[in-house]
Amino acid sequence: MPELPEVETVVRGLRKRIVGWELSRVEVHQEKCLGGVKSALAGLLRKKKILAIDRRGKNIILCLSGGGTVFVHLGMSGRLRLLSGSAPREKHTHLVFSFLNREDQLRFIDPRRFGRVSWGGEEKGPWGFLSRLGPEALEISPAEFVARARARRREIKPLLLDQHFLAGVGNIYADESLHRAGIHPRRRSDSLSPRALFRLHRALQQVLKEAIAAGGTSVRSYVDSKGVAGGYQHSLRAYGREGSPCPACFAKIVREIVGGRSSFYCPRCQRRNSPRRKK
DNA sequence: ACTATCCCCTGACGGC
DNA sequence: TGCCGTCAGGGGATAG
Repeated sequence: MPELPEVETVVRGLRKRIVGWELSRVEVHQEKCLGGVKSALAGLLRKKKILAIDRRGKNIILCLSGGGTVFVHLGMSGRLRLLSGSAPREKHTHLVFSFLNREDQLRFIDPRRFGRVSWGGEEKGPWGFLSRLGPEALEISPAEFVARARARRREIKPLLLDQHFLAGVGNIYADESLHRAGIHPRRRSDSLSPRALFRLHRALQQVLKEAIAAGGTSVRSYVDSKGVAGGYQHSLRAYGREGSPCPACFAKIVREIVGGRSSFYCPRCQRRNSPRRKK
């Protein structure tokens, strides 16, 4: 599933290629990915230029000339691919953006259909729903992270996944950062010492940065805008490794549902009580 | 304020 | 081999 590092990788790839391109046509093959707003999208985008491409949490933001904005959320299985107009349209291609005097098309492909593309017109002002997102995971300061976490009484993992608390973290990087910080996923956020939360903050930002450097994690079918898979799946220490040895202590990684989601952790490094154990 | 549950949707997987 | 049931999973909505 695309989380912050995967979305960032897609954004960087697209930014290098399509900034400055002018939209000429939008084909809608599956209206559901547009949410309620529907097909007005196609007409509104004609002749708009792509001025910039940004990311907020797991959202991709295409900034257009005239102040318009297109938001893309990849959901579970969404991909934005830059492909030649002569390439066959692969299954589950829901939207196709064509550009003036350009061979390549931007295609939104999403088998599971959890992804969404929406349009923010000039009249709606910038961002809108994006303002409800929490601070960016890579930008929040250690002090603010600690303060926000201690102000809540939730299990730490579901809290990390809550986009209103912190934007960009998903299942993979929540598990990886908790493992590195030696924190059990069910620990209550307000029961964690500032010291432990500082550790978690650092682990989280390290993991996210390393994953971006590796081009993201390709579990399931994630690829970037050029179709290239990420490399971070080879560096995962906990996520998806049920029954395999913990890289730190060789205990077997376990899987447990926490907050309704699969969670992988090391029962020895990440004890529920006595956070720090001396030997 | 928080938890639990459902829903969306399809590919993958297990059972027979 | 193939059919069928089950389920994961981000996030929004809803109920408690």
